[in-house]
Amino acid sequence: MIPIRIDSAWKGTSDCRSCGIRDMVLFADLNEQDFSDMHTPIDDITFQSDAVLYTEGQSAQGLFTLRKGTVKLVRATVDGRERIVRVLRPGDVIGLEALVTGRYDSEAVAMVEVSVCRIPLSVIHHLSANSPRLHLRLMQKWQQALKDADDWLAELNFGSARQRVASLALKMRDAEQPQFTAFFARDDMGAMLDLKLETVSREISSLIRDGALKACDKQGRRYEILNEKMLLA
Amino acid sequence: MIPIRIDSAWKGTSDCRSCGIRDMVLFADLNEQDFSDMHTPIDDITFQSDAVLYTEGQSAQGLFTLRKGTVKLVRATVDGRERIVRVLRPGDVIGLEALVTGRYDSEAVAMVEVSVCRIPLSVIHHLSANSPRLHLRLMQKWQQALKDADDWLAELNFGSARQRVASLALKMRDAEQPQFTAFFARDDMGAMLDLKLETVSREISSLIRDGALKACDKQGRRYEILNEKMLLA
DNA sequence: CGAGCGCTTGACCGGCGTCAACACCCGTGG
DNA sequence: CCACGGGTGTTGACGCCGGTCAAGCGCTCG
Repeated sequence: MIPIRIDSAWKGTSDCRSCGIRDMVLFADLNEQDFSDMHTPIDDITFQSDAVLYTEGQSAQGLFTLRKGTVKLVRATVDGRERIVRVLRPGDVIGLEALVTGRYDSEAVAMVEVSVCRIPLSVIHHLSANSPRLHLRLMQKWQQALKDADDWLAELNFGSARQRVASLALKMRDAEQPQFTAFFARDDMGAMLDLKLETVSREISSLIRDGALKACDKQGRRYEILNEKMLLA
Repeated sequence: MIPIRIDSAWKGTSDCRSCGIRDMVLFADLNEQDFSDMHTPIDDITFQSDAVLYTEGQSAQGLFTLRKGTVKLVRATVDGRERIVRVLRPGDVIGLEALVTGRYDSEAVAMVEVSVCRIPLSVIHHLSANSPRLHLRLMQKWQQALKDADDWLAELNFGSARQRVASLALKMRDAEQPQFTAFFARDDMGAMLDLKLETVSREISSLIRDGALKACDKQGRRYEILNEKMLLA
């Protein structure tokens, strides 16, 4: 049985066959045979904002598929500060590395209220040996994670403060409504871009003054993109 | 047949069974059955310094195992500059992403004279479906690549110029003689650390003045680590 | 021996970090 | 309903780190 944390809640076991986002996830291509080979239940869990899914170096029993919300992967640096190495979105797998090492390489923290399903390592190990369909999906998830990591480095952590904030705005565009983009707490954004929170705030204000962005709420989380070209430059 | 580039040379086909670094590579655990299932030859190729193994977006016929030397993975940024996202060392796989997408996500460039073996995608596809031994190794290579990418971001691209140069010195320590470390051309180091080459040069000089490093050659490539604690701080 | 390339060093300036004050939102409790 | 307080975002002043431009040096190779 998994330990239910104070800040997480078990919502029952999933029926993956009828998963709403099944086409995005690891189990997309599984057939009836694969599902019937699965003897351990997949748990459906929610975490509230700022809850820790796991910590750096913790030994792992399973991995997670993110169904709703965003999760940040955090690493401690040598000098004790925090560095956000990536932000995961629905459909992404959280803690893939546990499949190989049995441990998590970073800390995973919910950035908003988050819904995940937890897949025991044993299920993946069994299926990946017996189902070429899962095997293929698994490789796709590895590839996506590696590409995300490289993109994060090449696009977000390069150039002036203004360039970095603009790149983040473009990366965090809403999938359905691409004229809108989602920001985070200013210190989180700083930890993503290697900037101080004051600098982040200043650059956002500057982009608004220049007519590239417009604030949609009072909390500084949602913005409208008015001038995409200005953000690309 | 693979196109032999001007700056590369075909050195024959490999007999993987007797590979000198076999315990490090993808084929480490293959058995006689696996090898006899392999109907396409593995080519042994050398590239001279600065040769391009493949370019960003190029369609891929195979992937490479690095046997000797170092290879940089380079991406073009939006503003046209170059960013080095990672440096690969012997035992690493070059171009893993091609397995999934059939294209390379970045450009791979030899930093010194390099020896690789080229494995056709068809061989991997066939074996990974039929050999759980390769499947496991493949996952380990994915995991290592992802960890390297995250490390690169969290350790090398964070903090002051001095911290970055010091972190690079520690990361590039010689495996056999850990008191020595290998640097690169100053503009390459700049593209790795997001610093200008003048700043890199200044910080190295400063670390030498402070007694943390000592130059071993006149070209600025090999240094001795005199004070490890100073580099960690 | 000279040309050229890469590394180093210097002077100067601008961008970002630091410290601080202030504004605003929101939850709490009177 | 309003007063209060903490948390978070914004803005300002100032100093330093690192970028820019330029000169000089020392290899290496023709």
